[in-house]
Amino acid sequence: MKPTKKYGKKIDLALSTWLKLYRAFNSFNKKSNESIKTFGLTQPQFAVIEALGHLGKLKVGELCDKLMVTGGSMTLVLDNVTKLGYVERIFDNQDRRAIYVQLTPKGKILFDKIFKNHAENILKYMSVLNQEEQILLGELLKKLGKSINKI
Amino acid sequence: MKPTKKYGKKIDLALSTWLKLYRAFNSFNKKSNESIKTFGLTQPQFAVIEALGHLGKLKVGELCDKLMVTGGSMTLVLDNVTKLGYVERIFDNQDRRAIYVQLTPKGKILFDKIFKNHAENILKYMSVLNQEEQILLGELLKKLGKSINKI
DNA sequence: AAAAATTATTTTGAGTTAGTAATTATCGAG
DNA sequence: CTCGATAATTACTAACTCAAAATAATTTTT
Repeated sequence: MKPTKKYGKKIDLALSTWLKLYRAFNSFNKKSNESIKTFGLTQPQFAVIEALGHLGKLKVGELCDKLMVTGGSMTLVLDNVTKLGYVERIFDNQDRRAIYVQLTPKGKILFDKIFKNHAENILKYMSVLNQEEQILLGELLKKLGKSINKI
Repeated sequence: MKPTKKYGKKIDLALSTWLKLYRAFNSFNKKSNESIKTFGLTQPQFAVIEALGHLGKLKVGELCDKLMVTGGSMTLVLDNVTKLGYVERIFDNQDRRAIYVQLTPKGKILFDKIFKNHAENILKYMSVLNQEEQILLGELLKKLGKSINKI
């Protein structure tokens, strides 16, 4: 990841900026994973619970799209969080092919606990930047993220 | 990930900034994975080749530290990239417990090709921001990344 | 110099995730 | 009502993860 060779000024600046993005993300993500583990969850399991916590009832296929995994993988992850008692499948009478997935009461409690913790951590980490800096950073990142998706 | 609930202004700003960081990183990472796949590599395999390409000969343990995985995982990943012919283990006469790992000529060729491609992509994606914006973004991210590591 | 502790890596075992392809069940259009 | 598309599961293969035990070499202690 470290750009030791010189590829030209513009490329070097781009690489170095990407490296900082990578590191900032990774440092945060590592911290995030620590708390996920203490709740006895894996990353994909956490991602499912987070998505359902924020977005409510979703179809299996919608979850696949959100989390960008195939159906075969999702079925297994759902089986695992279902075994843990956090999630349940409910059947749709409108379209009996579809299966909705939602948090159980136990799952909701976990989500609130995890996400509260998560939010507090984010605030703690973000607080090295003042509000103007956060807004500026957000704008730059948004511009960047959007452009990548267009390519 | 989407902060639908209100937790207070400061937390909301922090969450929304983190969300943008997450999305920008993820969009890029997704693109990055696409090219990794076209070279027939997995992410951990790519990470090994990238580390060796940039840093040269490393001990197995040093690689573990860099990539933050345990020795057991690393042994398997190294076995796989060795089978592919990109990496070789070499033994150290100073300390015969230690094993160094380095790219083979075939591995070096692959690295150059991958990293050139990688660098070009990064430049392409970063170019929506002008140089001043990239520098500013880099500074904010660096400040952020550093602070997290201290916690 | 022998014994004990530490270091470096591999081996083993159990579990999760990922993708692909085939299968089952349902839906919707003609 | 049948055919093609859609939704999810099942079955299979492969890779990665960690933890704990095993092996081997080095360093420290006595």
